[in-house]
Amino acid sequence: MNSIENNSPVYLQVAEKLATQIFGGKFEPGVQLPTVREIALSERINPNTVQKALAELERDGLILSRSTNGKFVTEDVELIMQRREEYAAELTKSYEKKMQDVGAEITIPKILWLSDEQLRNLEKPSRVDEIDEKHKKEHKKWFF
Amino acid sequence: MNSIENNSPVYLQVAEKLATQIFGGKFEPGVQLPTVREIALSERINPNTVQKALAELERDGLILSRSTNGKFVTEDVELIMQRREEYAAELTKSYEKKMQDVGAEITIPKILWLSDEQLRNLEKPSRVDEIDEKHKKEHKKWFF
DNA sequence: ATTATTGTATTAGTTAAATAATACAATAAG
DNA sequence: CTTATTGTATTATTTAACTAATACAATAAT
Repeated sequence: MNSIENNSPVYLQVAEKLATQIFGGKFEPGVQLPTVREIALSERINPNTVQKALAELERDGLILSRSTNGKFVTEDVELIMQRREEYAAELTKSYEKKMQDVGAEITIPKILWLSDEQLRNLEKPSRVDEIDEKHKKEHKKWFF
Repeated sequence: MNSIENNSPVYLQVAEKLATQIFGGKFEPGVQLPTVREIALSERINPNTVQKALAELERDGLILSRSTNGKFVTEDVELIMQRREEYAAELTKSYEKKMQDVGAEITIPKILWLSDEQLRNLEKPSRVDEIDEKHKKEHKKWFF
């Protein structure tokens, strides 16, 4: 299984981490990223692995390489927003499918608030499963 | 990045797929699973890889091995439900965190219906982002 | 001009995953 | 009892990811 634990290659994990930081605004458009060697140190991985991760982001247009100067987040705010929306959409689609596949109910996330508009468009549920509280004790490790 | 595309080891992907089928009821409690060799054929992978995947599920208690007879889904319905809830909870937790990290709004999934009880407990949202429809054209490939 | 910083490339070696090819043990079926 | 089916184990090989150790090119800083 792979969805929960991070069993994917390290360079992809790093690429996703950095992309997330760009999407989330930790690295704003135009700013310089930590150097390859700095990232290698902080992530405790080989510089070559960092290079491979950053190559993915550069191929994607999220970062640019100004030779001998460093690597920078793109100034193209629209691109960043676009990529973020695509990424979030894929996350949502993937999440919904997995929950459907296992027959699990998607409960209301605590961080979700609905607009009046959205509330008006809601219909009654046909049936709602009881949440089995006694099945939430020891947190199992999911390797996948 | 790794969340969306499946870059994790094949044996974990197969283990998750089978677990999902057990959770979703495609393989009901007590029924026999396809043989190791059958799964290897249908998944187009090596029998050894299947063996490794099934070992994970057996270690987890979801399946049992009746030697020379085959491998069977556990009769323990409670265990299956428990594992399913844990798995779904982790999926949700992971999904919510990733969406928060990228600063994306969690919109109402189409498959979600709320109970009267849940609706009563809802509060008004402070603000709701407009969905940018023009950013949903070409579906980008997310390697992570 | 010199130096330090940064990205980039190269070569080699290690490790884990996956494949491939068999072999064997247990037992259900005949 | 014999046979076929199934799980399980073993050994070897291949491949991709990762590490390691350097080297070099470009340029900003001095």
